[in-house]
Amino acid sequence: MGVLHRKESATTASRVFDAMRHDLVNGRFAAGEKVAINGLKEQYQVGLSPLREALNRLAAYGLLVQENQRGFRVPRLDRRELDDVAGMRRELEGMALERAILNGDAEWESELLAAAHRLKRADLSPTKVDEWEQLHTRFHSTLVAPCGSVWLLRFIDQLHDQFDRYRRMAPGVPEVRKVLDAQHGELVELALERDVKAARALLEDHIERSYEVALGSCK
Amino acid sequence: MGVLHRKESATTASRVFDAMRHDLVNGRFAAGEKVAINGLKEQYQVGLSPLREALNRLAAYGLLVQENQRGFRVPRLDRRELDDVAGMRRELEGMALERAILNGDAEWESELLAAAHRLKRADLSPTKVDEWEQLHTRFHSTLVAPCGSVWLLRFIDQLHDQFDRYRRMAPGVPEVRKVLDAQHGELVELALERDVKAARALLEDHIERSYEVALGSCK
DNA sequence: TGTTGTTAAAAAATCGATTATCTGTACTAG
DNA sequence: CTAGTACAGATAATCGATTTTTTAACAACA
Repeated sequence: MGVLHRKESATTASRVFDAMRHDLVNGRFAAGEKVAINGLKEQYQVGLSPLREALNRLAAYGLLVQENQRGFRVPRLDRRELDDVAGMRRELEGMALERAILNGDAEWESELLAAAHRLKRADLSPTKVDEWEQLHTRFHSTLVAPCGSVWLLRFIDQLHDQFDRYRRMAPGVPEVRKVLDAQHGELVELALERDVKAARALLEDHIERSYEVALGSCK
Repeated sequence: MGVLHRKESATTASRVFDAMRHDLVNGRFAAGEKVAINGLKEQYQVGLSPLREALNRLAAYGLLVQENQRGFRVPRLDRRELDDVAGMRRELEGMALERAILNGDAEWESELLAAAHRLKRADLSPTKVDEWEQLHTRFHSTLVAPCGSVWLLRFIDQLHDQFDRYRRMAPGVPEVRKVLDAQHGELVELALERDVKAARALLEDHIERSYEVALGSCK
């Protein structure tokens, strides 16, 4: 067991990046709001340098917009932007799913079943939303994981974060939620059957319905 | 003319970001090399804070890799990575071109012709390579500009930068270069004729041939 | 010989303070 | 009044120095 397990000691800047990414995606900041750097310093209990480094990363990632000499702001929720993000999700995740079904091995099948199961068992009570969200994200990421393209996965993650900003701000629609949850199970079935076409169609429909829910945030 | 023309005064961090992005794409840093922060301070004549902010942005953008507690390095040139980047370029630029041809208006046609012309006239002598590269980038970006998706354009830019790191390190292949140059003109023709399928096929072939040239950098 | 431990030097990350820029408000001239 | 200007307070960006962590060199030991 001589494997050198490098201590994954995060820097302050990395921790702030992760925390703020989470908070931004989950709507803890008002859309369009100007980011008060001094406020954040207290909120996250960090100094200025690592905080600014995190903000710079978030801006390059697309979760903040940076305006030279006048700081950072949270991007607005904009109908056109949501259309764009949802459309790109359809294209890219559809593409990735096709490839994943072609490449995925037995290990993938197991992980996919596991991820779907965990998601199904998780309850969606108000106090545990964050937990559910995490499992949901993990399910979708497992689904496309073996697509074989690091860049495709990277873009998909980025789009997911953008999309979730809208979805998490939108009011829930219980009856659609039920359909969406059922689709997760159906996606797994189709993936295991290696039915590329049907799986892709279903995933695109899944994204389309989520999009309609997310629309509630910027109407 | 009361239009307030906001001075686009860049911050030091932004200027360093732009300069380093250019230098990284054009191979001014050895692949795999560890970035010596103190060296860069002198090289770009800036202080530590703006420099680090620029490095953080570049890492989020994918032109540097960040390893916690041990700084930044220039990503290696890796055959698999190039395959991935080229493959994604084919997919995304193909998609974008189809949409651009459907959406592009007369103004686009003019700009496209202009961009192609400027590129054709530019000479590729060793001293003016940077200039040629800039026109080349601009041509490809004009080609897909009216695709209607901000995110798609963003991803394409990112992939272009990645791809060019490889291509600029590869030895030139004059006879392929001739074919590639000719294809630029043919792309314009097909785009103006609104021949979606043929244009897409040609663009994919164009990328494929460029890829074969770029391969010379990591064999 | 090879492994482990110690420590000095180097490099990265962070802090505290300073400088530059912007923003809003009050004031002035037309 | 209205447009423009000047100033003060607030905010952003940057600097210089400090702290923390890693790297490398070398010695002690099995």
